[in-house]
Parts: sequence; C-alpha cells; structure tokens
Amino acid sequence: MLGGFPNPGKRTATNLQEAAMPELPEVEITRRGLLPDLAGRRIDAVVARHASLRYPLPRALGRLLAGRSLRGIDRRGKYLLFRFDHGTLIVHLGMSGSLRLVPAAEPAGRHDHLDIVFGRRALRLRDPRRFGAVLWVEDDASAHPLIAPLGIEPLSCAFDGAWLHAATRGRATPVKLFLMDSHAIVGIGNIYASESLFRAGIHPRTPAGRLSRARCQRLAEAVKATLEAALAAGGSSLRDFIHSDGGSGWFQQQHFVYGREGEACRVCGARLRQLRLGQRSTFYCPRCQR
DNA sequence: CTGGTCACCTGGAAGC
DNA sequence: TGCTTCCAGGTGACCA
Repeated sequence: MLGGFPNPGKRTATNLQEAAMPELPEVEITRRGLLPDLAGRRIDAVVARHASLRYPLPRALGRLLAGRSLRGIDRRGKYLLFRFDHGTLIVHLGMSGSLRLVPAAEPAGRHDHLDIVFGRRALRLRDPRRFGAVLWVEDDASAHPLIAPLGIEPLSCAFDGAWLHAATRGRATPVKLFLMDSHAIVGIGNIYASESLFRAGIHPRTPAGRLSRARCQRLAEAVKATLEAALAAGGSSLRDFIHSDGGSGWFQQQHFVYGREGEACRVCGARLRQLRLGQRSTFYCPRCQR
C-alpha cells in the first residue's frame, strides 16, 4: 500500500459493500466520540497540509484557533459544528472523510489534510477523495449558505408520517431521490435510502407524491429505525473507532439490500435487483418492495 | 419551484 | 504486465 495509508486488508467482497460512507449515523458517532475528549480543551496549533478540499480551507486557521477553547460540538445534517466563543468551525466529511484522535507526533499519511492539535493529541482529518469541507463562520452558523437551506432532521420528533405526507404532496420525483434530498431531509445518503425503503416495503421509484398517508407513516418509521440501528452498531465500537488508526474504516453493518444485487433477500429469498436513480445505484427487493 | 444532469476527486476493480 | 475506463459517493451549480 501507499506510505502512511492503512492497508484495509484483503477483502473479497466489493468495497461497495464494506466501505460505509459517512452518513448521518457515522457523523453523529464521530461527534459523540470526540466530545468527551475535546470539550473544553484548548487548541495549541493547527497544521494544514492541503490548501483545499471541496472548498479552500479557511486562511490562517492556526492564528484563528490557537489558544482558543472548544466549547462544544453540534451536528446539523452531516455537518459537524465545532463551537468556539468567537465562531464556529464547520466540518463536512464528504464521502471519504474521517476525524480521529491520534498522537500529535504520529506521522501524517498522504490524505491527512488537517490536524488540530490539543496538547499531545491531534484531531486529524483524513479525506482521500477530498469531497469534504472545512469552513469558518464568525456569526450564526445556522445562517451559513450551506446550513440554512438544510431540511428536517430525520431523528427529530418533527419528522413523522404526517410531515412526510405533507412534504411530498405534488412531488413526482422518485421517493428514493426525495429521501436523499438534503434540502428536504438531511443525513440520508445512498445506502440508508435503499435500506429504509426496503424496511418500509416501498419501491424506490414510487413517485413521492403518490405515497398514501399510511405508507408515509411506515416510511418515516423505517427511516428512524434504519438510522437508529446504525447508530447502535456504531455506538458499540465508538471509542475504538475514534481512537484507532483508521485501518478498519467505518463500523461494519449488515445491509438488507445495499450492495447485494443478485443475492437473496434476507426476508423473502427473492433475487435482489439494482437500478439507477439520479445517477446512483439503487438496490431493492422486487417482491418485498412495491 | 421542479426535475434532471454534471462536476468535483481519488483509489480500486474491471476490461483490453 | 500495463494501460484505460469505469465506478463509488455528497452536494452545489447549472440547465430546461
């Protein structure tokens, strides 16, 4: 393998199936894992090794953060909000990003773009595909142009069947694409969209606006159950994840349909199928999902 | 406003 | 063996 980049080991299955992307549960797990170690801690230095990810990194990040104490970490959708007295550092992990606590002296790998040093340890941002983002806002982060248009939090009480029913009226778009539209609902990526629709027994191509009230109810519950199952799976390995060297990737999870095209449905045994919606692979069971 | 498509970036796998 | 092509993914930008 390339220097410094951990070898994920021999894997026979496709990485499609194994490499879970940071969706809402992974981001929330990261937040919960970092909080107890970092809240209240003072930053000593910042090391930026790459000038930009999706956007240019804030300039003079070291001068901005050194000597400041981290007040807390919030999450909005898939954005992590690191709170300081004088502003908020917004971090998005894109599709390949991770944040881990490492010894500050540990040599950085090829894709370790940013270190925020707290004493002997560093919060290290690794993002091989550089789809992630690091932004700084002095004023209200919720008003930031990337944050303000975000949709409802799927784990909030406000997200339920009634909300989903109302929000989808008049929408012809396939329900899977609606689930993935961050301006409608945040945090549901390609994997959990397929998984949630399977749990709800709804075909991914169903026009969102045609879903009955009852099916919206079922889908809202399925989304919550899917995300909560992932959170539970991640929670059990949370400390290992945050403090490991990154070799193991995101926590493993058993999917019902994602990445399993051609295999047998775990519920009915039918051959699972794959189709493309919005340029994205979509997996479903032709018998369980109508 | 809605819906559809593209670009960004990289590593790994598949194809030739 | 080595090159080329394709694909994965989140999301903003841009089009009709």
